[in-house]
Amino acid sequence: MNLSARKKEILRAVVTDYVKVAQPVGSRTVARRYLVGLSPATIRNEMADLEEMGYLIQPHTSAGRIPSQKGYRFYVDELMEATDLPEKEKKTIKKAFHDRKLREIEDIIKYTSRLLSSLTNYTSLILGPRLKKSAFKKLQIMPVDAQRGLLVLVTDTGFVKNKLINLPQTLSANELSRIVSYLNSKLKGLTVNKITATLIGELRRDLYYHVKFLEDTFTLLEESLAEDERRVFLGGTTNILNQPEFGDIEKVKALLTLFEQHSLLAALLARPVVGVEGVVIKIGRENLLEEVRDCSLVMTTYCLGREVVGTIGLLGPTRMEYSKTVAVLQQVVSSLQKL
Amino acid sequence: MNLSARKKEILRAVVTDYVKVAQPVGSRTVARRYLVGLSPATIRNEMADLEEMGYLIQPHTSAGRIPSQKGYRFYVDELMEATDLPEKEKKTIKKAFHDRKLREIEDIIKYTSRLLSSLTNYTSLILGPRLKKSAFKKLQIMPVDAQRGLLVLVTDTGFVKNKLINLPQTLSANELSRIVSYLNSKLKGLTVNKITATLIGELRRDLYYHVKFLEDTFTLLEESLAEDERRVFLGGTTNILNQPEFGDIEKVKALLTLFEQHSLLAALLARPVVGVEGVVIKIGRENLLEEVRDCSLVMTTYCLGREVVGTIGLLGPTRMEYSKTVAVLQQVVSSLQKL
DNA sequence: AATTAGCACTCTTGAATCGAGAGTGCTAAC
DNA sequence: GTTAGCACTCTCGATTCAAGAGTGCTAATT
Repeated sequence: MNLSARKKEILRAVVTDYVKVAQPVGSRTVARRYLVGLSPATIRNEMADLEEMGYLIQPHTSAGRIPSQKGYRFYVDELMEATDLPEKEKKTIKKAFHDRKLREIEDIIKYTSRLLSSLTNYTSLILGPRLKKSAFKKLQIMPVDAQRGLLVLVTDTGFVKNKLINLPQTLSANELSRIVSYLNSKLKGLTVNKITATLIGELRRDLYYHVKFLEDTFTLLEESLAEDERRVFLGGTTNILNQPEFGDIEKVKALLTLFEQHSLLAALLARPVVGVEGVVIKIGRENLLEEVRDCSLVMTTYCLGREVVGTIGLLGPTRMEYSKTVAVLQQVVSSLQKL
Repeated sequence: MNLSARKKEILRAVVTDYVKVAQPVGSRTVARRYLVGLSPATIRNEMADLEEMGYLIQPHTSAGRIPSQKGYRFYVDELMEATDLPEKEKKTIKKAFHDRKLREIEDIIKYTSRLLSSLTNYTSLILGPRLKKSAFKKLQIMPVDAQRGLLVLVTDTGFVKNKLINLPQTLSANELSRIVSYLNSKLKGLTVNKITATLIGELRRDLYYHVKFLEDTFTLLEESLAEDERRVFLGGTTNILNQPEFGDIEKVKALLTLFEQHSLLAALLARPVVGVEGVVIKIGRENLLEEVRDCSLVMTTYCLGREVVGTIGLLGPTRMEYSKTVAVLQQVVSSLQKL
């Protein structure tokens, strides 16, 4: 895959221009705006070569060319220069996180996703913290009325989960607090994925006397472990409507419907192999999900505390401002992690 | 506004047919399918009258007619017959609420909104419980680590709110529990809107010693009173994409953007004057919100416990199956309230 | 050997035209 | 009061057409 310097320049020009105006770019345009000094005819020959090699596509015989997915890939891998965000924008981001006193993890994430989508005009996707990797911190049961209590679960990452449970009327306040402190002592410091079925079974046995009430407790524990583990947060879902490639209702519908299927989104974001700069770019079909065939995903992992806890990404059309998107993402994630 | 019986029949026919096929209905269709025995010409004359009176509209000279908003209004007020849901569907609804063990109010509402939108193919909007009207039940502060605690607030409607707050290190466990029980005793049984600024000020004075830490507590209280009070839950936001009247991206964008502005939605749902059957129907411009000019809203209030706590509605195109929508809404709300 | 000017060719796009079809309004007959 | 008949209007889709953009190829130029 060795391209002459000139071919690279031309490919870059096509990508740059197409990203900007969303219309096939012809040889004249390239000659006039990007490679002054060369005639359209020369450019034409080169572009014909690039097309043959698979980097460019002609929508029809007599239109300009647009980058193929292979073209974008090459651009992203070899041609793209890192964007240095204007100081102003950097400050905005830093300040955004500073001004707010966000404490709970969920609020932080929601806020981040809004910020990302408004900065880029793409849709932001954030895969929430892996509960499994965070450590159990504290469990408390707080009586609410005669029959019910509120079970509260806190992890060291600031993740809070609560649920109303039934309490047997026969249970005295004393017994309750004994049970709670017993559970706390058993679970303390364990990461959530260490709280296995075995351990839960063991506890169940120890406390068999109160089994009925504990069922609810254990259910919550199990839910927290499984179902809720990979929560996905979205921001700016309507931004795609501004992209000219989504003038077709059917496409819009497909994407918006996808946005409601969080399990699919979670799969999309799962386990990116983070590269040099820490950012992974998935272009079009590289995404393995039919619905985002025409989209690209720019993503990275993020940490809260020391552990990698989740993935954070921006989804836009393949015709995306890759460099700027990467820069924004890096800046936001770095600010986020300083919290 | 007195219409002859025949005019009423014709208006009903036009509405019925247009709702079904989403295309202007002509005199022939009415004569053949709805008022057999009369000739198209007769129907034509009547339809011309109805148009002059403002109940029908002709999109262009040579198309059939469609109902105007006034036409829909008349239909809804005087012509529409109550739909009796098929037993099957009724059972589905009852079972849906029965099967689940939903305890927390938020889960119940979320589930209801999904149910409504999937039953009707419209978008469901639910205005959450008014915190102000619900009674304060319990407040608890649970230490999480050296610097932080989790403040949990429960109301009698099962509404739970929590927040991480900073605790001064100087505060002993004993003092903390004294403060908590003091606050509980002061606030117990009050409805939230009785917890006025005055009362909070009073408490602030009594506990001036711990002011710093209490600031957070009071902030949460105030937030719960104000900001979060009118939370809106949405279901089936993409359903509108299936309606032929939303083939235009601009319209879709306008609506979806509206769906993200919860304060506007809350205004839309606020304080409906509930009529005889308990259901209010707002057609098109009656809604006062530019974005839903072409939509109708079928809504009612709902109770949890004894008090009216919120509004629940279905938003669809003006060309809506009003009768069926009303029936579904009533059935769902009644099942919901039995919980 | 690489570049470029020139030119014929292809394809899209938007406007204009046309005919079919649907539905109307009006008139005159029933 | 109802209806048959008919001319008229308007939309919609297909077709045509010219303009414009861009190409590929050839031959001339550097």
